[in-house]
Amino acid sequence: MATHKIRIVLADDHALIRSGIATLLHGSVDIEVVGEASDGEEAIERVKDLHPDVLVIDLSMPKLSGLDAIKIITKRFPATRVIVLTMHENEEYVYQILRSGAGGYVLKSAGKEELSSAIRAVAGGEKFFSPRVSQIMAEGFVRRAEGDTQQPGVEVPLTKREREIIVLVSQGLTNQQIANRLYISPRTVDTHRTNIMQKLDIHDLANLVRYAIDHGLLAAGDERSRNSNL
Amino acid sequence: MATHKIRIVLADDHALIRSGIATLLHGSVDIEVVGEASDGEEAIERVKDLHPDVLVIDLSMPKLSGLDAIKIITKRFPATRVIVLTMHENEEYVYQILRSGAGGYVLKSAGKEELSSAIRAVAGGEKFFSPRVSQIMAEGFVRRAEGDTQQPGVEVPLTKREREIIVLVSQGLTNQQIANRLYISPRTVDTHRTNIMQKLDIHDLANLVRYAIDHGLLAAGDERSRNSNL
DNA sequence: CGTGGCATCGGGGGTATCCCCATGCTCTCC
DNA sequence: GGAGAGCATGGGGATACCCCCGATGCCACG
Repeated sequence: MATHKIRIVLADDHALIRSGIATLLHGSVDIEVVGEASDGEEAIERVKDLHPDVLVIDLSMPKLSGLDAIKIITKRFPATRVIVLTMHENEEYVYQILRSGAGGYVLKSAGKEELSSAIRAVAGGEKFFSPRVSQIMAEGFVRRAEGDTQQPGVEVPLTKREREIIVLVSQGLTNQQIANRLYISPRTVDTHRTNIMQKLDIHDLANLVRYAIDHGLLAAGDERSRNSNL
Repeated sequence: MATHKIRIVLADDHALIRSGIATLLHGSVDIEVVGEASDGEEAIERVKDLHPDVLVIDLSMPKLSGLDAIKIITKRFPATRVIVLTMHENEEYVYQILRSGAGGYVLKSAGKEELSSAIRAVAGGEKFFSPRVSQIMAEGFVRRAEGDTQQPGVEVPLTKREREIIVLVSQGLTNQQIANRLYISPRTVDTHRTNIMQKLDIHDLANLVRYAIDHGLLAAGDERSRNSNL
């Protein structure tokens, strides 16, 4: 029969989900789960040690985010293909993933055969995307082609500094506080802020915060800075 | 020896997760998954038709939310015990669930044996909570006991009007816009806003938005009012 | 070597927030 | 009937936001 099974590493921060997927894949005779990880750093460790054929990884994970982990892995371990397994089906995520070097994008709302199909395809060097993801890609592609060449649909045009600013702003810090923390002038912070809003076509703080949360720049729950600022 | 297997209905909006958990439970000889559902309404249908011993249900689901579905089921089908399976481990959720009549609360970060243990316990009429959930309950209980009797830990002390205001504020509307929508004075909106912040000990808009999202008053993604110019 | 993107500053001004104060009105509950 | 909660209505003022205009360096890219 097959020369050898496709070797998989599973990365998801929820143990129960991990076990479930692993058990599910266990039913496929040509697929073998050889390792698991509960965060991005661990995922990189497993890939480094086990050199699996495919890494199936969730995006939202503690410590190192899934996205950053993917970038590192596709760069340092190109032999290991990466499949993203996530519940997010917005254009923003799809775009980020496509750029990260992942070979597949499977939604958690997919059927159980879809994941194994994806694994086989990606292990063979092909790409695989859930139908819904393909649709999102197509829409973005079309809009990019006919509409604005400059505004490729979903692109996050924010610079590093701007992302830094938007996070701090969304945490409730004032321009002055941010300036103190970054050792720059409050006016500079204000300029960044203005540029961000202009780029994103958002014109109030509330929607800026929602954007930040929605795009994974910030979690809603973690450490709301009530009043404390050191 | 068992008279019959414990009959389960699984409700989760992600098919892959559902399959995974189902396959996982399939390994337990005394547990049998007899039905699945992908949203709250479907969950109620399955329970009505199949009368399972236990319903394992996720909170975040389309159409009818998991929480509302639980309330209906525990009321109309008291013979079916309910276990909540979710990734959320904040006090707010725990509090809501406890009030809804659920018999168990298992985190997705739990081990695979934990879920089957929970199912067996709940099927036997007992309660079951993940350790982390128990800890959250304990903390809330203690704080309630020694601290404010009036402020029961997690309770949202906001009035209906205030919740109405916080949602609109978090959507990015100005006091003036909210006033127009509710047919009241902008100054009144401002007062509500002030009262909300005072109650929650939050003193800036950013953290107010995060609070709203974190407590389910508002989803981060839905319909950001970008007053788009298309 | 010019061009563009990025980050750093600034003036000025209109608007909105955030917080202190107080008044009245309608409910419910005891 | 009085007490309290919830809701609404206001004044005034300090602060911060949001946006317009401008500018200077730095660095990469072709």
